[in-house]
Amino acid sequence: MEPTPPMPSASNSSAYYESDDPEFLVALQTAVLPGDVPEDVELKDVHVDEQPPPCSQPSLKRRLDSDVDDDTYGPSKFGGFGDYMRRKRAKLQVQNIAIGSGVDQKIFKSLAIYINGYTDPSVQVLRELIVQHGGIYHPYLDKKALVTHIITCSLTPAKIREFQNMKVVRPEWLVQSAEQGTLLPWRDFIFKPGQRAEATQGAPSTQSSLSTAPVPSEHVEQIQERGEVHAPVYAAHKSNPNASRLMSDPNWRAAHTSAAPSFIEGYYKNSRLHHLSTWKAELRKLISEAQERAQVARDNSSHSARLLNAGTGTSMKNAKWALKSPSKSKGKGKAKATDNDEKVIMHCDFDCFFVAAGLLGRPQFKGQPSVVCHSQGGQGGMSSTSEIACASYEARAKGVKNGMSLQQARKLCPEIVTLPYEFEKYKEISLKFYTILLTHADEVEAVSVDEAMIDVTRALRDKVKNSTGVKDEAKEFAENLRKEVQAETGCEISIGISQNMLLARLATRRAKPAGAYHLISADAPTFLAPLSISDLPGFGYAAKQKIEEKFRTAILGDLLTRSKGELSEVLGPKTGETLWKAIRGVDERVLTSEKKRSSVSSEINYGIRFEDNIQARAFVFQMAEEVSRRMKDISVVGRSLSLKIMKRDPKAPIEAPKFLGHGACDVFNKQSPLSGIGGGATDDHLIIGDHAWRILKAFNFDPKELRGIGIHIGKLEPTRAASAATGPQGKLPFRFARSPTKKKVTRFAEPASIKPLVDPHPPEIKNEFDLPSFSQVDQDVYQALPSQIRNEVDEEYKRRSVTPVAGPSIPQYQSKGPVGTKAQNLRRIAQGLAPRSRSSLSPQLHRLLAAKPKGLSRSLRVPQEELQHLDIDPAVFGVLPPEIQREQLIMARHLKATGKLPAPPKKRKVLKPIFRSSLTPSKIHRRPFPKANFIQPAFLKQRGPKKGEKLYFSEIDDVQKLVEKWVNGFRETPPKEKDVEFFSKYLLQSVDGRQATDQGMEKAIAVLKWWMILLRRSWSEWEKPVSDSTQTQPVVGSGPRRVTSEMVGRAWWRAFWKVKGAMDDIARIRFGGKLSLR
DNA sequence: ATCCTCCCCTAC
DNA sequence: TAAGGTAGGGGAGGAT
Ligand SMILES: Nc1ccn([C@H]2C[C@H](O)[C@@H](COP(=O)(O)OP(=O)(O)OP(=O)(O)O)O2)c(=O)n1
Ligand SMILES: [Mg+2]
Repeated sequence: MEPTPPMPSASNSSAYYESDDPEFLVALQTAVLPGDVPEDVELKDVHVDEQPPPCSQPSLKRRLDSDVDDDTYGPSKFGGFGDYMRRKRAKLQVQNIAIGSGVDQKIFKSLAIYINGYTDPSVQVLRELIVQHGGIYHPYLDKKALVTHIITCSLTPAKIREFQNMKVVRPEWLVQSAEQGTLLPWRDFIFKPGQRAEATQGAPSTQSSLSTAPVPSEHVEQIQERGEVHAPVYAAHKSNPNASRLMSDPNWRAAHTSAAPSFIEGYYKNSRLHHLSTWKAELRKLISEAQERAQVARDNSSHSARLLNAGTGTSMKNAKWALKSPSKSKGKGKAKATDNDEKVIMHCDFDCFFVAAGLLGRPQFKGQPSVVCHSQGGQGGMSSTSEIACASYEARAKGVKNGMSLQQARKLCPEIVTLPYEFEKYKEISLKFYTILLTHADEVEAVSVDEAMIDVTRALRDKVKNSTGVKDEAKEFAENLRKEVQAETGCEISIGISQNMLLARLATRRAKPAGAYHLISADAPTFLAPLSISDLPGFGYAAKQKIEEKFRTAILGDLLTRSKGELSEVLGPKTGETLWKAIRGVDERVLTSEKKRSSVSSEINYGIRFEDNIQARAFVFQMAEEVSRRMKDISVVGRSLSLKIMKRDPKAPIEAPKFLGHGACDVFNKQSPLSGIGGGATDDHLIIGDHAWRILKAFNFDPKELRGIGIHIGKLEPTRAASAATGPQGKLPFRFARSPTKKKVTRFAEPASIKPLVDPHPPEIKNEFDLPSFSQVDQDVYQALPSQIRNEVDEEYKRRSVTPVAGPSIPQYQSKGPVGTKAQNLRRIAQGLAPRSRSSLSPQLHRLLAAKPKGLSRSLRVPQEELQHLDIDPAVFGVLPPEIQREQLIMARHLKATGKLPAPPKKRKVLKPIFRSSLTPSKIHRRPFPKANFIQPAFLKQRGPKKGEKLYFSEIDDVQKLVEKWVNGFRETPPKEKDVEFFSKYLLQSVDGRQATDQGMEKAIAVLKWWMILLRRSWSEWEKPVSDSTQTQPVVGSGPRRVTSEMVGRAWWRAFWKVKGAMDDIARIRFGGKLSLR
């Protein structure tokens, strides 16, 4: 547990720029060459007309003030080093300059300046200086040819490389020039990477080439001489107009951005990259499991693979293969072919996979240029920023590429056909593909959904034995594979064959389309020589830049003369050696089907638009649920969490050029140890959400500026074997392992975790609803609250965020109430009827979906007016399942008519009161318990029940606050026995007696769990109950009679386990299952 | 040397 | 409308 909140600092932030913005490229291209755009237009050859540059602002002071003020909010700029006095001084300096020198002098008239990184004076100050004196300030370095000078105070090696041919100057050049009213020679202010510079690797040589700065950009000067001026840089980075318009509509925002209640689910359902990543992980797991299970075929003759199950929807999670292997293969892999030590590796890859799959159902588009993207038909016209996942070969011939935006593609190929995504189909095809590979290969390594490496050394040798081995057996083998895949899937694959993975992969290029190519070792040198380093898998843009800078070439043939040491100097020892070998066609990696996962993460950098911290918090907690689900899916718990935040670059427009994209951002990462039970690893969504939110909160960003959020869990361990009898580190959520017949009663002996229960009987409860999500509906409810109450909520948040309790601050969980919880889950179910993408659905849910799909009928149609009359949010209402809609309607109408809540119906889905007013929390303490100052209604209705009425579980939030105050009120002394007893009874209401409901159990568990979290926060070391025999308290030195923290902590935990145990017993009786503590 | 933490980079 | 995710290799630089 981290005692102090993380501080944002410049050292762990970095900028995410979009220097290669394709939209910008296209804009320039069309500006110059309207109509036809040559495929190879190089940006540097393009000049753009422009309006007179914005200069000499009249209102310098005002802008200066406001800009300087802006600084105070930008950790990316000043971060932990933010230093008020320095900025103050800089500001005054500039003001003096403004007064002292003739404002009319345009001494920077010929300058176009980009400011790199953190500078002193700040970028804002310098920008004003530049503009005031007639220069042009470029917030981005899109096109270096447009910039005459770069101002900087420090450079990373990468930047040194990037700027090597540009004029890089210190800020003093501008400041002193302005002071003296004349443009001083820039060469007197050349920036030299200082002693303190981030000179890391090959710094010296790059430094010299940099400081020489020999080649000014003639481009710019020529342009200016011809009277042409710079492109309006801001225009190239202006907001997406579509998005700007739509974002101004609050309803639209609420429905289509991260503020929407089911944003995460909807997003992942449609994200191709998410699918690619998920599938890859799933395939690896499936293959690994299948090989573990592989049985040795008795006859030793045939390999075979059978797909036993294909899973549901787009998920492969429940897929399964049965493998048979000839006697001794069995995935050992060790891969050294016995005879000649030469392996045969094949790289198998579908030809334009998504398009090929899409054309299966649309053969009429075969032969035409087509792409797979979200935007369909004429949608978006020529201005769609929809990304192209896959382009057909006909489209590629026109220059369209995977990853391009649709508008860009339409410029290259106006007649392009768009095909929709069909994720489920991709999955099915892929499984067939892998089934075939598993049948024929010794070893299979999943590269992606459409791509795999196979080792066929042995399979080939066996085959050659009884074959007329004259021709290229490998090629023939591959062609057979191709035919089989084509017959089975209707799609073409191409196969590259060689002796290692590297060469096989490269061979695939030549094999495409729809072919096989065997690259034999003798041909490797010739094959490799003309390739660029970036053609090698694993080497991309950055590696190419570094190599090019050092060796003036990126061609493998030219690099043959370079020693391993030289390459390592540039790329690092391992990468250098890898490259050295790759250049020679050597790759010693061995195919592997097993590797254990070392991290799990969830991250969304699209559509992130919050209006307030309530929304941001809700989102973070939902994301935590997502991560937690993924961890549970693969049975891991983690000890480390890191939060990734993308925050809009202050220079970037509010709305990104790409529709709802993140735009140019600063990126912040902050890690914190995850402390689950007793400080151990966890997969609990509340704990994860708590950690993540605390980090984000500590950054103190304006929520409106957030553009991306990610939660990464590392330091993974296998989840403890479930089931009782294991020690105190179980998972939190309670879960019933029900065995109606066996009645296996497990004494609730082992303490630690509590696991929620699920009784299979009531169908709609057999769920994985774990605990109520404390986050999701927050914003809905919040938005619906009367403004006065809303303010109270805000105040509450504020107060809590600064109230130090057991550490930096104690987070508060918000509850959505039963409707929220249930509605959310039922909504998932309803949506689950359609093919879903999430592989994260619990098996229970899957079963449920299969069991009774018809139970969920069509949505109710209720006039908007009535909803409004009833104070129901139509947006929320609309997405609820019909059952809940009905329920809401009934209750709301009743309330409207009578001013009271209707008697809770008996139906299970209906809210039931589980707290009696006679047990009002205020009795717990001798002093009147502070009453919660706001109430979250149990349903969409905005007003809560009146005082004295039954309390519904939606007020779980109040209960939580109450528990928190209780705990906080007894930090120095142990809790009173009476209070504990009372609280125990209070909780047991929910799980015992006539009023008990499954939902009540869930809620009670939530409260119990919250209690546990609070205790853990202060006294986690005393969590584990001491066994009876060792009940002795460690004697504290000479400690007289003083009440120690340990005593208090142990008392609290004893109380906890007592209550927990009582609930356990009742739960066992009631549900006939055991309450297992994992 | 070897490990750890915090990144960057790469691939689909 | 659109859905810019995600895991792992490895380098830099500090701790051990
Ligand atoms: N930027 C990208 C790249 C790929 N993909 C998806 C769509 C592709 O169809 C699939 C496979 O990618 P490949 O790199 O294998 O490319 P293709 O299969 O489309 O073409 P080919 O393999 O024939 O070159 O991954 C994507 O969504 N976005
Ligand atoms: Mg492919």
